[in-house]
Amino acid sequence: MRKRRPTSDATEIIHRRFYEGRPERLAELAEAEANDSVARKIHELRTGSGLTQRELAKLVGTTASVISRMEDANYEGHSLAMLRRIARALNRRVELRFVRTGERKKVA
Amino acid sequence: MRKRRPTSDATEIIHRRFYEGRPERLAELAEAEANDSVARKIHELRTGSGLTQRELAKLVGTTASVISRMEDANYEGHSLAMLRRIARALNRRVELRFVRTGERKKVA
DNA sequence: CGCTCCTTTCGCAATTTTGCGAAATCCGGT
DNA sequence: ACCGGATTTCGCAAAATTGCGAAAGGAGCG
Repeated sequence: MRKRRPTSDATEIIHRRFYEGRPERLAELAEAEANDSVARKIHELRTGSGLTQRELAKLVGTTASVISRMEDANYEGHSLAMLRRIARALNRRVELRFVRTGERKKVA
Repeated sequence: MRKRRPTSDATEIIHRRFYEGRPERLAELAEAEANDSVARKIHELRTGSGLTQRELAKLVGTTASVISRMEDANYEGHSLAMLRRIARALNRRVELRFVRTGERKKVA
């Protein structure tokens, strides 16, 4: 792969400009994406169950501001304990996996 | 499934005696198993990579006693941040999933 | 036994996360 | 524009996790 295909995807352009070939930044990016992913999962889990933050908070045994904080993509302080509390309140369990990086891109 | 098959599996017997039909205890059990699972995964990941606790600790940027603590099945204080540090040191990434409980048993 | 390396346990300080209420912001619906 | 309800942000105290060295426990080996 020598030459790049043109793209109009902003995310892609930004990626090329700031991260490509910069290991340190790539690590930060991975971190950021991971947090974003957790935040989003919690958000989806909650809204998918038709609950407001306050309602979920009550089920979990905390307050709405705490839930809001966990749904914030920039929050990095997730603990397994808290994630499990949320999971349990929604009849889920937390499953954890260590997957090899540099894996071939999945088909889907 | 009306009647039980006899068993000689100690774990199974203990399970029947202390947990079966006791929701509260079952919650504790789930918790304990989850922690055990995380501890074991870390242990397997490390030994699978042929590393001692001290070596992994160095890669992660901490000390052996910390690694030992994380591989202790009774330890409950895992944070996503620490799990990610370990994952990264071993070229993995942490994947998190909230799976419905009471799910049909998987074939494999 | 003595030696070495690995792992576990202990204590405490340092850092980080959680708890939580108040106030600000956002967002429809009327 | 006004009114709730929902979400976000702010600030601290309380609680929990991490950092880390020292000491104790094992296991293997000559």
